[in-house]
Amino acid sequence: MDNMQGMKRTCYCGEVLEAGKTVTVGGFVDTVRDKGGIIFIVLRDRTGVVQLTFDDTTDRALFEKAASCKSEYVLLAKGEVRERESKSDKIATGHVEIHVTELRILAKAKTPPFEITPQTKVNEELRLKYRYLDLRRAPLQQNLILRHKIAMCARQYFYENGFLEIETPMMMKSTPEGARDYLVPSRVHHGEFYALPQSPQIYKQLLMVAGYDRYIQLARCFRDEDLRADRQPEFTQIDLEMSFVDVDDILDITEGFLVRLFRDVMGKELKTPLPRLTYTEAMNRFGSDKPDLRFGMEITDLSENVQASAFPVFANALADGGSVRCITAKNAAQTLTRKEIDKLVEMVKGIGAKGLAYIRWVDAEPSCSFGKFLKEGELAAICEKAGAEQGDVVLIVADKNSVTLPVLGALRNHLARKLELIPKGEFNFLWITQFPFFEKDEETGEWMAMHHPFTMPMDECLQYLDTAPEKVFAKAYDLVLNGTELCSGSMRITDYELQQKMFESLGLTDEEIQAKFGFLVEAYQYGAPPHGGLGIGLDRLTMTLAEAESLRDVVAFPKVQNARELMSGCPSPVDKESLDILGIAAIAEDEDEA
RNA sequence: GGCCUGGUAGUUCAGUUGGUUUAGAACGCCGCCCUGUCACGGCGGAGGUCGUGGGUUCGAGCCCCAUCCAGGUCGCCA
Repeated sequence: MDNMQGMKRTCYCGEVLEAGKTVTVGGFVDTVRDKGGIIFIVLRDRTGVVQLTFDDTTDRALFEKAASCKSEYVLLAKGEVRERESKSDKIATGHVEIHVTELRILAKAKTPPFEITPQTKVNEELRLKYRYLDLRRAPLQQNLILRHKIAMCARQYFYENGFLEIETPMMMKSTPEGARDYLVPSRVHHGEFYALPQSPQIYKQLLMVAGYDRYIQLARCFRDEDLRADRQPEFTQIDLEMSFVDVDDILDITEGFLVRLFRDVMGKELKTPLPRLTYTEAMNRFGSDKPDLRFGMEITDLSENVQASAFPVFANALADGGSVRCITAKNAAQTLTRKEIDKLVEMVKGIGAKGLAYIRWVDAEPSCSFGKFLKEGELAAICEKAGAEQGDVVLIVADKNSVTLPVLGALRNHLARKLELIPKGEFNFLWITQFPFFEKDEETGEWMAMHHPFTMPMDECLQYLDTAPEKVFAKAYDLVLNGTELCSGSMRITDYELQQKMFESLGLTDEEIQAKFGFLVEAYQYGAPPHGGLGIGLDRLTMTLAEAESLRDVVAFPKVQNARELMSGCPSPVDKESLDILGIAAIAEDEDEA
C-alpha cells in the first residue's frame, strides 16, 4: 500500500477539462478496462469521473500496478491531461484523459456487496446496511450537495434579513401532548427524564419574549412516531420566529426566501405572491389540506343534483347531513376498466368510505353503477355538473363530509399518478391559511386543538371561543409544495388571559397548565411583542426539489420504517451497569409484550 | 397495532396445476487472451440449507401455519 507523501491532489476528477496541464487526482476506481496492451481506469470522486490511461509508453512497473487495480480501490494519480483519440460525449470529461506517470494505491477494497453505479435496482435494505457505499453513488451525492446548498441559501438569506441564529436545547422538558417524545434519562436525577425536542417551539417563543426579534435555526427535531416515505423520526427544520409582525409579514419573508432559493439553487424564477387558499376552500376543492396543484381534477359537489335521487346511498348520505361529491377523470375510460375501478373501490374502502359509485362513459351512452335508481335526465344532469364527456370516468362518494372529501382527495392523488397527469419538473407552491382551531374527536365528541395550544385565533373569531368552537379559525398556515406539507406555522398568543382561556377550553386544569407550561405562562406576563413563525422541513424541501421518492434519498444516514438504522443496527440494548447508573430497571426477557 | 406487497447465487430476476435426483439467466467475482475501451470484447471457472421454524405429501422453491426482515399504507404525527 502506498501513501501520499510527496504527492498532493491538485483537482477533482470532474474538473479535469483542459488538455496540456499536468494534474493529480484522487478517487475511487469506478471501472477498470484492461485491453491487454492498454488499460483504462475510470476514477470517481464527488464531482464526477475521469479516465486514466496507461499504454505502451507507460513505465512497465506502473503498467503492472494499474493492471492490479480493482473496483473501489482508492487511487492518487498524476499525469498529463490529453485530448482523447476516441471521445465520449456521455460524461463531462469525456473528451480528455489523464496519461498517468505516477500512481499510488492508497487503499485496497473488498468487492462491494452491490455494484456502485448511478442507476441501481439493488434492494434498499442492502444499500442502507452499506450506506457509506450507497452514498458513493452520484444521485445520492447530488442530493446531499443540493441539501447543503439549500441550507447555505437559507442561512445567507435570513442572516441578510436580520435574523439571528440561536441554538436551543436538545434536552428539554417533556410535554406529553401530540407526538411521542424521545426521552433521555438522567444519571443525576433517577426517575426523571429530558425529552428531545419535537420542535424548538417553546424556546423560540421565549426568545421573542426575550426581545431577540428575529430568530432562525436549522433545528434538529425528534418524534417517536411511525415512519413514512416522507417522515423520519429525526429531521431538520429551517425554524424561524419574528416579532412585531402578523401573518402576511411571515408569509412574505418566507416567499422571499423561496424566490432566492429558486434563483440561486435551482436556477429558476419563482412567481410571487404564491397562491393562498383557506383550509375550507382547499378541502372543498381538493379534499386535502395539502393539495397537489400540478394537475386539476377538482372535486365537484353533486349534492344539489341528487337531492331527489332514489339511490339509497345518496339519499342516506344527504339525510345524515353529508354530501355527494365526485371527481372526473378525463379520458380515463379506457384505462379505468371495470377491474381497475373495482381496485379503486377496495382502495377507498380501506380509507374509510363505504363504497364508490361511478359513471364510465365509453360508448355513446354513459354506463353507470347505480343506473337502475336513476330517473329520466338525472344522469345527464350529473354528467353536466361533473363536466364529464364521452371517454371520461366519474367517481362518486356519498357520505359525511369528513369522509367524502378526504377520500376523494386521496383518490385524486392516486389517479393522477396512475393516469400520469403529474408533469415533471414543476413546482407548485401554495399557502393554506385559516385552519380550524378545533377539531372534534370522532370517538369522544370532545373538541381538541388542531394545533399547539399557543396558536392565535383569528381576531374576528374570538367571540365564538366559548359558544361555537366550529366557527373559530386560527392564524395558522401551511406551505404546500406539490402535495407535500413543507412548512407549518402560526401567530402565537401573547395575551396572558387569552392563553389561560385557551388552555381552559382545551380542558386543561390549572394544575396541568402549571405543571406543563407554567414557565411559559409566567413568561408571557412579563411582556411579549406580537410574534409568530414557522418551520420549513429541510428534508422534505430537499426531497421535493430533488424529485426524490423518499426522505431516505436526501438524508445521509436515514432510519427505516421501524425507526432502526440498518448500518449500525441502533437502537441497541445496553448492559445492566449502564441502566443501573441511570436508575432504570432492565426489562425481563418475557416482558417484551408489555 | 391493522391491511397490502415482497424475501431464490455477491446483485437483479426466472422458476409451469407440487414431479428428471445436476434450481437457471444476466450482471458482478476469479483465471487466461486482447493497444482506444467507455454497458469494452473473447474463452474458461467458482458461487445456492430457495428468509427462518414447523406441517401436509411418496415427493415442497411452489401448498398450509407460525415467525423474522424490508417496503407501502391506515391508525398515529397537538
